[in-house]
Amino acid sequence: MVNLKERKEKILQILLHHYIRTGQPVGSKTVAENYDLGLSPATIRNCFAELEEEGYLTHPYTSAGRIPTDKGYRFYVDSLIEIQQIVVKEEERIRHEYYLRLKRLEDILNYTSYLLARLSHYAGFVFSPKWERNVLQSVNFAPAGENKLLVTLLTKSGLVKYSLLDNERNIDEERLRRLSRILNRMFSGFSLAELSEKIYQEIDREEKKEIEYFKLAKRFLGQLLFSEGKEDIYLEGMNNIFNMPEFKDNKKLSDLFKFIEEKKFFFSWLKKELNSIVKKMKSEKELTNSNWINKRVKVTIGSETPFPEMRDCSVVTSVYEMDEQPVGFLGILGPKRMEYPQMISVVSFISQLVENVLQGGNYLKGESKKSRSNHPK
Amino acid sequence: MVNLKERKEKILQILLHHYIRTGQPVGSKTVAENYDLGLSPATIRNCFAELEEEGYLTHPYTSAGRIPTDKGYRFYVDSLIEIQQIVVKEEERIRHEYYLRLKRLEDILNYTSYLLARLSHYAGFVFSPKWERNVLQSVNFAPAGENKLLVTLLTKSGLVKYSLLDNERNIDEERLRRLSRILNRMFSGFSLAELSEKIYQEIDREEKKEIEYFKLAKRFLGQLLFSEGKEDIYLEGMNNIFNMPEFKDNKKLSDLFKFIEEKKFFFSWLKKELNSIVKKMKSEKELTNSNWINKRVKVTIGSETPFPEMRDCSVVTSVYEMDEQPVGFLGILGPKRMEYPQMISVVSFISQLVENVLQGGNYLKGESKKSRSNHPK
DNA sequence: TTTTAGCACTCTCCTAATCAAAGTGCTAAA
DNA sequence: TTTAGCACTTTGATTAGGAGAGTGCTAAAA
Repeated sequence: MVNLKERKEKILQILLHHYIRTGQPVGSKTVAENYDLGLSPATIRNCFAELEEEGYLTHPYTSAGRIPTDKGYRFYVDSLIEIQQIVVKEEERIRHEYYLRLKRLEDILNYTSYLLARLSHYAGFVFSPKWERNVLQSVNFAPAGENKLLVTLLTKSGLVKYSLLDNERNIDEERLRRLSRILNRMFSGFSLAELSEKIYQEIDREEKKEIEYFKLAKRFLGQLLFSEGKEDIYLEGMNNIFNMPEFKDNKKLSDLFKFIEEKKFFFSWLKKELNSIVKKMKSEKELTNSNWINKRVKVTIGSETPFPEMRDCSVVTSVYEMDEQPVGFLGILGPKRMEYPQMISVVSFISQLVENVLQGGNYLKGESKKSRSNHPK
Repeated sequence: MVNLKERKEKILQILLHHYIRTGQPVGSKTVAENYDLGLSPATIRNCFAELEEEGYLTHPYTSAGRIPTDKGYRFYVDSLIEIQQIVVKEEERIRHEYYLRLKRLEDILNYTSYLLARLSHYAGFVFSPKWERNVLQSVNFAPAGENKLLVTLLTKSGLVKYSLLDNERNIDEERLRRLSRILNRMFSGFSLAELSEKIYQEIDREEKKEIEYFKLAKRFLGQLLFSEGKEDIYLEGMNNIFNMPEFKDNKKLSDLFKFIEEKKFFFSWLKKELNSIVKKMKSEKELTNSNWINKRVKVTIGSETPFPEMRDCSVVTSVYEMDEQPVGFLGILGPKRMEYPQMISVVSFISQLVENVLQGGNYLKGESKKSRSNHPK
């Protein structure tokens, strides 16, 4: 990162701050009058010109005030903003809501995306925890009418996946129960990724008389594990984007909306992007444990994505973990001109909260320890 | 319904037709030139004036062409449009998709809303089947970690509801299994509404030794039935509304969006409205069995809802049935100026398709008959 | 050498003015 | 009862002008 002279930095910061608040291009006079730098507009003009030359600022037309470029935003986010741990007013009520009312993972994630939207006044999104990283709590096979059975799969984090399967003949309850028991004994505590591997290997090592069950298990679970690979995205509050003056041009708004609703494009890009961050995180983790909470929050500004539709937007994301493994992402999407300090704080807060709820012993009381000891090395 | 003179009706129809296509106010000259009525613009002007006086037309300013009022739209929809059974191009592929790939109710409904949006080019929505009308297939209790159990509830239509429940102590598997069996024996084939009633009554009549199980059942199912009362709404394709010229005014669009995303208001109104239609349907059913398919499609135009945000929109809805009981609604939401004949056709087609998939023996093969005989009179 | 004051210049935004186009309502003729 | 003719109204697009805001440059001041 280039080391700008201190005064220049100060001016850049002021400009960003002001521009984010007002949305209007900022002129030299405005800066001189409203912030007490002891400098005349002319001096500030010179400074502006330099900053523009270096690529931090631009002006929309020959003689308007300056607005930051993406590079300017980036510098601001990386080195100029003071991280302020904002106090979320309703913190207590929110925690309460989580612990009391929300049991199912779907509900938790849904509420979380809603919450992100409400606290940020922008759009909130949550990726469901990575399916394959989830640790199996139990499998259950139950008869479900003629030639049908219902397979439910419960993970430690409270995620339930189910599937209705066909079989060419009825399997009696007793055998289904036996099947459930065997699988639970063998695989409880394994991650689902391990499960889908093992289910194809382990067969050979088992006693002959169980082999029939394994064939069944292979068939049933194979279907379920295979079909359930995709992860859900919870997205809420896109309507908040409507109020933003940067989208008063209808075309832009429309493009953005269509683009976002086509979840696959943007979010899968984001996921890939974040996965690489996660790797970096891991290696850094030992070194700088102090600033961790905010280090794992990632800000992506406008053209840092390859998508033209996102050119006026920024995304603040955070990883959330389960069993000390990063398993999912959540964050907010808003205009580039957003209040980054607050947003970073909100995302960070929520992400920690989700982690607590998902694994911190608050959600499945007393479970987490036991489960971890179960977990094979 | 007032009986307008035939020529007037013809002109009204032409105007509607033209206006819906172009979105521009229609003038007398346009009508005279493009449709051959053998009438001069002046005559048509006179006719317009009469129609306006009667409330079917209006003009946005002193001297533009005419546009229909809501009353005009209503007359058009009720008596002027010819119902045309449009051929959905991909009909075969769509059926295939339903029967092959979609097993879980959630997936079906989700796909349906997507399909409605795609075929209509507007927004599509689906109400999940009324919870209490669903017929129980089976209940299953499974242990789910320390002091927890997983209750799953499967209905004949393939709807699965589940809940993770706390209990102050562990209940061993054997007892849970016994509980499941008892409940299945007693309640399989009953609707969930009946179930939630019976579960509170039946206790007394049973043998003493089962009473403990009933207490458990009451507690567990009570929680599940109570908490799961709300129905889901699947909504897709709101972005299609963006292209509509009537919403080029950003404020309107924004209002509509916020209003619709606040699902409760509009959709709960719609539900109430439709429920009353359903009652009327029932009594008419015996009489006019012929035109039935389209009779159960309902069009709601702009100000026929009490919501100002909906003033430029229309909704085409259809009831869908299970076991000959209306259980849910689906439809599309678009601008008032929509191609009603096609839309009615699309909604009608999809609603029949959904019925087939949900109950017609295609979804749970061979189940429906047996289940119905199980069903207590 | 750095900062400041002064001034000409540029560009946007707002308003008013003008003009063609579209369509009506009315009157009188067919 | 229908039609032709014509004056009238309103919109929308275009143009022009002027105020406002802010810059860049130059020369003076610190």
